[in-house]
Amino acid sequence: MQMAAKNLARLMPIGSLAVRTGVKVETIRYYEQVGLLPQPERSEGNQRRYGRAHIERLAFIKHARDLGFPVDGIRALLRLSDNPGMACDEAHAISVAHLDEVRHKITRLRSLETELERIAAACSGGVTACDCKIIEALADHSQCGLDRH
Amino acid sequence: MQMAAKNLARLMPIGSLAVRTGVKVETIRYYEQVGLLPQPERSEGNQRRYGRAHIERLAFIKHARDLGFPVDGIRALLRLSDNPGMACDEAHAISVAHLDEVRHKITRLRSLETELERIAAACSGGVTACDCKIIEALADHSQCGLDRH
DNA sequence: TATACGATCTCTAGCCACTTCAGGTTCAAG
DNA sequence: CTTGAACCTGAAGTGGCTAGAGATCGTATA
Repeated sequence: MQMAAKNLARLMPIGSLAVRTGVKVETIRYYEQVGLLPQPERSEGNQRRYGRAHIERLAFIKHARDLGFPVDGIRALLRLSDNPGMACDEAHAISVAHLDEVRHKITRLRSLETELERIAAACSGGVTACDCKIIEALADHSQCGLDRH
Repeated sequence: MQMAAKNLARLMPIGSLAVRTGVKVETIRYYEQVGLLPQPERSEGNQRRYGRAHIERLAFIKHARDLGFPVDGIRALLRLSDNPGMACDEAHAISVAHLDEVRHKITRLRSLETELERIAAACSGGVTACDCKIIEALADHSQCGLDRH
């Protein structure tokens, strides 16, 4: 009884966890719901109480999300970190796959940038001379260098 | 009667429009539903029949979507192209805003790339030596150069 | 002309990763 | 003891589609 109360005493409610990790309260509850975070202890009034392990796990999740890992990927990484040994190859594969994806996105966004520059330049502000090239340029796919037609 | 039938005759069903523009049938219907495409004529059996104007409008939409314009932005551009004159400034503003966003994304993805490279390199495949740095790296936010903590 | 079969129809639900809302309960400070 | 912020659950909404069920349409062939 005393022990339980003591333990509970050094646990924090969800709002403090949110402030500490920079993850919104609703998002934390969502992560619990989809199984990224284990169900925490509860106060007598049924409120969530979190400890050190939760902070660390949530920090891990946040970092990975900031890096753009999809939730499934994070789930996999968490599974690996839970039972260590044999984990490395798989973790490496996940990271490399994700890196590939990021590079793909960069490549694609670069060509978008080029074409948007072209389109925006087509009418760079002159009120009189413009009639309006931007809309023409968007209507005409033939001039652009985009791959996915 | 005759005229109506004749007009209908040179219109195409949704599947042909899909093939011509590279936009899926379901997506075309969706665009109609959200007001990007006007409601087309219908056959006697209630099937959609599209003409030239629809092809052009859909091509415009597809091109803009390929460029990553959000649907709301496209709606605005379409409104502009519908009533010409005075449109240019606004169209230019929309394009430039989108270009800014694309550049932001590129910048952000570049730093992700750098950090993912670091993380992936932390354990580049050696089975013996690894124990596993990837998960450590992900757990530790302090080493990374990402801005949004 | 009958039939078969692909194309189309509407409506609904699902996807991701949350966010927002409504309507209620708990906790801690004064 | 009262107040008011923090917390609770469950459901619905977001964007931009995608997928499925189950019915109807249109047309090429027998």
